[in-house]
Amino acid sequence: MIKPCDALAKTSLFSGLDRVTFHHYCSVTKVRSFAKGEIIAAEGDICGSIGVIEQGQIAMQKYTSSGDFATIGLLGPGDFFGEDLIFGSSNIYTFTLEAMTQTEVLFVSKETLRSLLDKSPVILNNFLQILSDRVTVQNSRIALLSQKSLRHKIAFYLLELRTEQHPTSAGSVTVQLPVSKEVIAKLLAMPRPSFSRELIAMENDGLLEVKGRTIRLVDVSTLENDVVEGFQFDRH
Amino acid sequence: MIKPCDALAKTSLFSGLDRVTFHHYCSVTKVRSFAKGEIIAAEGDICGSIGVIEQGQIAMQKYTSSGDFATIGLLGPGDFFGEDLIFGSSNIYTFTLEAMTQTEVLFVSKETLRSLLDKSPVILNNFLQILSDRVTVQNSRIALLSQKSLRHKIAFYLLELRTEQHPTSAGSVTVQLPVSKEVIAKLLAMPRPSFSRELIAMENDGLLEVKGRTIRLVDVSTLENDVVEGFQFDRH
DNA sequence: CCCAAACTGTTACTTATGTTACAATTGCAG
DNA sequence: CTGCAATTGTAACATAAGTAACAGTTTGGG
Repeated sequence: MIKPCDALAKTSLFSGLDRVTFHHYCSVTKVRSFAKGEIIAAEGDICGSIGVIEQGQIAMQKYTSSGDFATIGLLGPGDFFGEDLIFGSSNIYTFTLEAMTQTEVLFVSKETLRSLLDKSPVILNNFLQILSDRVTVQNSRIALLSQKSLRHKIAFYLLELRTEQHPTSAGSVTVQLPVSKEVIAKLLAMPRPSFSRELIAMENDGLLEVKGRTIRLVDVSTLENDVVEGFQFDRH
Repeated sequence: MIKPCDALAKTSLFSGLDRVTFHHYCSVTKVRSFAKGEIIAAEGDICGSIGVIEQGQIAMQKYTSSGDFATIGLLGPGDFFGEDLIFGSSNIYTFTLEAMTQTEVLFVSKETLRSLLDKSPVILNNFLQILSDRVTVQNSRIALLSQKSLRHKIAFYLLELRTEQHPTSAGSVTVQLPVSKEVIAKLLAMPRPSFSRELIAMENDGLLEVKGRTIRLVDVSTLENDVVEGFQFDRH
C-alpha cells in the first residue's frame, strides 16, 4: 500500500508547492486499490472526487445496450479522472472506468479540492493546467480516430507512445504497449484480428519489429509519412 | 458589427455576473470579423487570447504534409476556442482554425482573463465549467468516431444534433446541419460520396427524411439502437 | 437575372477491413 | 511444475466502404 503523503507530493496537482504548505494537505486524501477487471466508476454514477492513478491502467469504456462497448481512453500512472466532472455542468459519469490491471488510486474529494483551489493559487494553476492538457490529449485522440486507414491509426498511436516514452530521442526506438493487444485494438476502434494482421503486415514492410508488447520502430520517417501528425509539443 | 458589451454579457464566461460588476469588463474585449475560408489561427501559432464565437461556424482542422486534412471539431455560436491553450503546458496551436462561414469572434487576452479570474470567483467558476464541458464534448466526439459503421456514426451525429437543437422533445424531430454536407462528412471522418450514399440508404430504410440541410428524424428508436450512446446530460 | 462556383448526387469499380472460428502460445495460480 | 485461462496468431470468406469521375443542382455575386 502506498503512503498518501509520498504519493501526493509527486502528483502534478501539488507540484511546485513548498514542503511546509504541502504538509497541510497530506491528510485530505485517501488511497484505494482495485483488482484487475474491477469497476471504479460506472456510467451514471455521481462524481464526488477526482482520482489520480498511482499504479496500473484504467480504461474509459462506453457500453451499448447490447453489451458491446467502445474504449474512449486509457489512463496510466500520473493521469487524473473526474477532473472534468467536478466543476462541469453535470457531475454524472458518462462512461465507465474499469481497471485493466491491478490499480492504486488516490482520491481527493470535491470539497477538499474546492478549498485547496481557494487557498492556493499554485494548486489552482496546476488544476487549470491538468484540465487544459486533457483537452490537448483528447484532440490527439480525435486526430488518431480520424485517420483513414488501419495502418495510419496504428502508426499514429505508436508515434504517440514514442513521444510519451522517449520524449527526446528522434530515431528508431522501442516502445511498450501499456496493455494487451486486445485492449489496444479496442482503443484504436478496430477488431483485434485486423490489428494483428496489420501489425504483421507493417513488420513485413520493414516498418516495425514486434516482440510481444515490445515494438521497435524501425522506419520512423515512413511511419510519420502521410499520417495527419500528432500533437507533440516539441515539433514547432 | 456587434457591440462588445452586449455580446459579452451573453457569453457563458460572464453569466451570473451582476450588471455593475459586469460593466467593468466591457472595455477589455475586442471583436473581429472573418470571411468564409479565412484562417483564424494556424497550427504553430501562439495562443495569446481566448475567443468566443458570436456568429458563424469554425472548423478545427489538422493538416497533413500532403495537403490532406482531418476535421477535429466544429465550433458554433457560444463556443470558445483557445481556452485550453491559455493555461496548458503549451500555448501553441496544434491545429488550424478556419472560418466555414462569415464569422464574428470576441477576443479576451490572456492577461485580461488572468486578472478577471483572480478578481471574480464567479468568472473563475464559469471558466472551469467551460473547460470541463469541453472535455465532455470531446468525449462524445471520441465515442462518435469509435462507432463501427458509417450508419452508426451518422446516427450518432444526428442524435447529438437533436439534443443540441431540441433539448426537450423526445420523439421525431427535424434537425439542421450547421454547415455543408461536405464539411459534415469530414467531421465524421468519411468520404463525402459515402456520406451521401449512406444518408440516402437510411432514408430508404425509413429512418430519415432529407431535404437539403434539413433532416427529419423519423424512426428515432431505431437510430438509437446499437449506437454506443451519446453523452446527453438528461439521460440518467 | 444570369453565370460561375460551390455543393450535392450518382455510377461502376476496387479493395481494405470486418467476421468467425479455430489453433498456437503465453503466463500465472495452485 | 502443471494445467487452465488469457492472450495472440491465423485463415477463408463476406461485404461495407473508399475511389474517381462526371452530372446535376443550388447559390449568391455582379
